[in-house]
Amino acid sequence: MRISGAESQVMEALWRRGPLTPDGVVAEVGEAQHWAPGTVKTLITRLLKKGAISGAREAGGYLYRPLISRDDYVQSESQGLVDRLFGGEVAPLVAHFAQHRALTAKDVKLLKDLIADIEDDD
Amino acid sequence: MRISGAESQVMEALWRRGPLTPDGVVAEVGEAQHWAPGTVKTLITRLLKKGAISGAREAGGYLYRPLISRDDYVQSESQGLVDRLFGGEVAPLVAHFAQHRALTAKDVKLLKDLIADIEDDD
DNA sequence: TCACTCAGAATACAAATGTAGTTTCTGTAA
DNA sequence: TTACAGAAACTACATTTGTATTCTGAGTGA
Repeated sequence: MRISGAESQVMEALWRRGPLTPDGVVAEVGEAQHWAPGTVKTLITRLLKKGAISGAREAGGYLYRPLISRDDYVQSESQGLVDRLFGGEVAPLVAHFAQHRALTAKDVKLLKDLIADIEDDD
Repeated sequence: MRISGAESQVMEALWRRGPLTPDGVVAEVGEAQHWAPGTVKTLITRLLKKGAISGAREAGGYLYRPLISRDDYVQSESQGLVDRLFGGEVAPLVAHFAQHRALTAKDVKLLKDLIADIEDDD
C-alpha cells in the first residue's frame, strides 16, 4: 500500500497530533502546506480508501486515526532507499553522509553511543 | 531536476557501465527490467531533455554519458529521506535500523571503523 | 546525389498524483 | 418528520510517470 508525498503530510499530522477531527486535519495540514480544505479532504478520502487511516464518530467528535504506524512507514521508506542506493547495507549510507560532511557532532556522538549499546548486547 | 524511478534505472546503467551506446543501454536496462526497447528510448529522451545525460557521436560510436554524478544523486535522495523522516539528522536513521535489527554485523563493524576515523580527524 | 540508418522528437495512452470543487447520504436536533 | 450539518464519495483537470510506437531529420556510405 503506497502512500504518496501529499498523503504522507496527512499521515504525519495524525502521527504527530492524532487523533484529529476533520477540521483539525485541515488546520494542521492545510495551513502548513498552504492547501485548500478540498485538497486535504481528498487526501483523507484516499487514505481512508487505502485503509491507512480510520474515521469514526467518538466521544470528542468525529476522529481520524492512523491505522499504520509511523515506524512501519519509516521502515519501508528507509529500507527502500538503502536497497535502491546502497546495496541493502546501512553502513555505506552512513559513510556517504560522512564523506559529505553531513554528520553533525551530535550525530557522531549518538552513533558512538549506539554502537556501544549494540556491542554491550553481545 | 527530478529523476523518476524508471529513469534512474538508465542512470544506474550509465553510472555502472557508462559510457554506453544506445544498444548498450537497451541491452543493459531492457533485459534487467524486461522493458521494450521503445521504453528505454523514451527514458533516454527524457533524460536528454532534462540534461541528466549527454549523447554524442564519438570514436567508438554514439555514446551516452551521465552529466550528473551518482554521488550527487545519492546525496539528494538520502538527504531528502533524512530531512523528511528524521528531522535532518542521520543518527536517528541508524537508530531506527538498529531497532529493527536491520544492522548486520558487517554494518556494525564498518560503522565502528567509520566513527573511529572521524574521531581521529579531530 | 540518393538512399539508408539511426538518434531524437513527437505522439499515444493509462495510471498515479497534486490540487480542488460539488454532490450525496446519514445521523441528529428541532 | 423534517431540515441541517457534516463526512464520504464523486467529479474535475493538469502534470508526471510508466510503457510503448511512429515520425523526422541529419549524417553517411554508395
